[in-house]
Amino acid sequence: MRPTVHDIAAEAGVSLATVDRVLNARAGVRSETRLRVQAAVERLGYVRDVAAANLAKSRIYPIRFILPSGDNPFMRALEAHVRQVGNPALRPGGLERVAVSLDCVPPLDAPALAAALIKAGEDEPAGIAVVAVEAPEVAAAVRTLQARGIPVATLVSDLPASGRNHFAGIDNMAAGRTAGGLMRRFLSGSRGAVAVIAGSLSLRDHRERLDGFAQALREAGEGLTLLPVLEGEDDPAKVEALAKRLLAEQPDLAGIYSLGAGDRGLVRALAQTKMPRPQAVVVHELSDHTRQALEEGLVDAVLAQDPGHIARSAVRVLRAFADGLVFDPAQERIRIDIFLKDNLPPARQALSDPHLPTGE
Amino acid sequence: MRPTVHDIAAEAGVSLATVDRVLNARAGVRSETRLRVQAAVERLGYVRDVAAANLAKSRIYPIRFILPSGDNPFMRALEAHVRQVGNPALRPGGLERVAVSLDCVPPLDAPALAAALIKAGEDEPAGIAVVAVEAPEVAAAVRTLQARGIPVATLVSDLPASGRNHFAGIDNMAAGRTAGGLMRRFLSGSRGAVAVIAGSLSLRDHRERLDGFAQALREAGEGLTLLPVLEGEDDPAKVEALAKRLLAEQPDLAGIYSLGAGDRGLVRALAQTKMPRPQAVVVHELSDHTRQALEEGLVDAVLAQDPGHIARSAVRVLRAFADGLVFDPAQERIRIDIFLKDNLPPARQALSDPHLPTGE
DNA sequence: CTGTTAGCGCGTTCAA
DNA sequence: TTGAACGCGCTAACAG
Repeated sequence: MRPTVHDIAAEAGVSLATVDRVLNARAGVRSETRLRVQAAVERLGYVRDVAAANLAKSRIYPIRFILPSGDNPFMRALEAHVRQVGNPALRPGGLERVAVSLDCVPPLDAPALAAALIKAGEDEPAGIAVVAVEAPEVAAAVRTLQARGIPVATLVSDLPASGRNHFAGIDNMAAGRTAGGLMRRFLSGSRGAVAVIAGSLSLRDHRERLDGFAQALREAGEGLTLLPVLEGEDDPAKVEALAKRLLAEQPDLAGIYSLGAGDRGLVRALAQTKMPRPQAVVVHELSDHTRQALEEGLVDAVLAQDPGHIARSAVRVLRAFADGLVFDPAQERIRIDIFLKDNLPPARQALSDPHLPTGE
Repeated sequence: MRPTVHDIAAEAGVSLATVDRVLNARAGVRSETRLRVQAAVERLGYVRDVAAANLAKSRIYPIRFILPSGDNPFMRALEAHVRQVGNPALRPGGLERVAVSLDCVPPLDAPALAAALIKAGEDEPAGIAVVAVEAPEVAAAVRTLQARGIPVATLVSDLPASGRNHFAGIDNMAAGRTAGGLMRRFLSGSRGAVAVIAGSLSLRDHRERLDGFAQALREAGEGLTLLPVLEGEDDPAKVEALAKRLLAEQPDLAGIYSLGAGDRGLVRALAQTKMPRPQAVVVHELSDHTRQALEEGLVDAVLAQDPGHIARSAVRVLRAFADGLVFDPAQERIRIDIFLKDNLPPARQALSDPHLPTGE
């Protein structure tokens, strides 16, 4: 049996209350007594039972998520996972005692986002998770929250200048480089033009992916020329128009890297074109559309980040910050998933059924 | 505030004990009373506080891991993560109240493994996690354990015929296909021979990877011919000897797929050869050696599974089986990670420092 | 400065 | 068939 506060108290010859004061670094303990308690903790190898502590405190962690509204499938998937984490009945273990609330604001709207952040802070939540837009007023709002002692985590798109406590998302520079490396290998030897379709360069993740991609392609040297970036505002219709023009007007088009959203439009353009299709197409995020395009060979690789992991991780990390506890960076690292036709995960799974005695 | 058993009791006009009996499906409640309680549960949206329940029960989950001994770096990494999960001080959240114990048995030794399984069952653990060897006596041992009500999860290498409750590892057929797909693209157009180095075909994961790889290569058609499989027994020295011979005697060698362990030997052979190196080399599992080889360009892609995820997942799933609870298959799905030079994760991270008030 | 006591939400005696 | 009372490990009043 693990030692408890009672064991510590007995070992140190003090009362429970004193042990508690020492464990929680509260004032009002003679330093000599403190040392005796600490020695007992060491000796017995005491580790606090966090679940019991939270139970006693009736502690709940109100965590607020702020996501972009709109029909970006990745953001909607993220929202679904946030809701699942917020639902006590569906919530996976390890995320106890959190009360999730959710606020959607128009995408790419910095003033609205800043306002939502400030408003979210007024409820004094234990933490705020936000998909950032890179703008001074947003950074200022984050700083204000932190000054008030509210930990902030950015999701998907970072805002390092704001001094946010944590970023839950992939290394987007590395993702861009990875896309570049894949494309180079997929095009090995051939020459031609490579196009990049972004959503908006005011999103830090898009800019970083672009930088990484350009860097990798530059290293390739060879015969690949990078066309000027196109911005489709993550809107399928706009992306479709851009892609159609690209396919029509760029006869030596060897590859397309779509680093934002709106891939539905890109896939439509690829499916409909009568021109020869580019040899390599790399896009971001797994959705019904990109999955199908991968299976049909319209797209060659999908780079992705797991929205479920991001939602869970943000909650775990914000909880840790709220309590000044440690977390495991390896567990919280969001991977750059590479999906090819061959390693697509199964479409969507429900919760497992409870174990039946028959083993069925 | 979430409703508690008290609220249910008041709402249904019964005592706490009766509520508890209904919630835990125990006998001794009139069916009319039972219905009243269930109605109250529905009405108030009650969800049991699992942490409090475990506290009350003083429930601990003894989980036993059985891993292969030896110097396979992946298995040693897995062992390190198992130990971390077993250490209350380092354990990440969500894995409370488990007591992990660990047993290493010689690799590829079915009788020893079966014996270890039976012995593990005698302590009546809440669950057993094992890296399986595919052999009848092992399957029989697993069935015996399950007959005694002990849930079993296989790790890394599966044993479906045993009826194990869960498999924590990648889809190895898909991994093989993925390797094949990558190799095909990396070799696009060129002709030549492709070699496969396995550890042992008595390991199901190795066989499955081989099948998937062969299948993907066959679909490729074209000019790639698959050489007869080499078995290196996951031993770096043997693998090195095999690889050296291969490089010397197969002038048209276009690619190598190493689907087992012992890659240290392969890398040495590649580094030392004077022959032209194969155009595409794909290996499994991230270790110091494979990481460095990737950075130096001796290896082109590493397929991997996250040992930390496997260790944590096995514990979560076995705990869920022990209690007859649900788990989230999406969270427990072990991904096929694809690492290229460009998306290598940082080498090894420690736990985060506790949050300091300064935000530093 | 230190100790006593009463819960947190739940499970489990034992008695009625 | 039902209920009252105690305890799990910890925290937070309130005394002393």
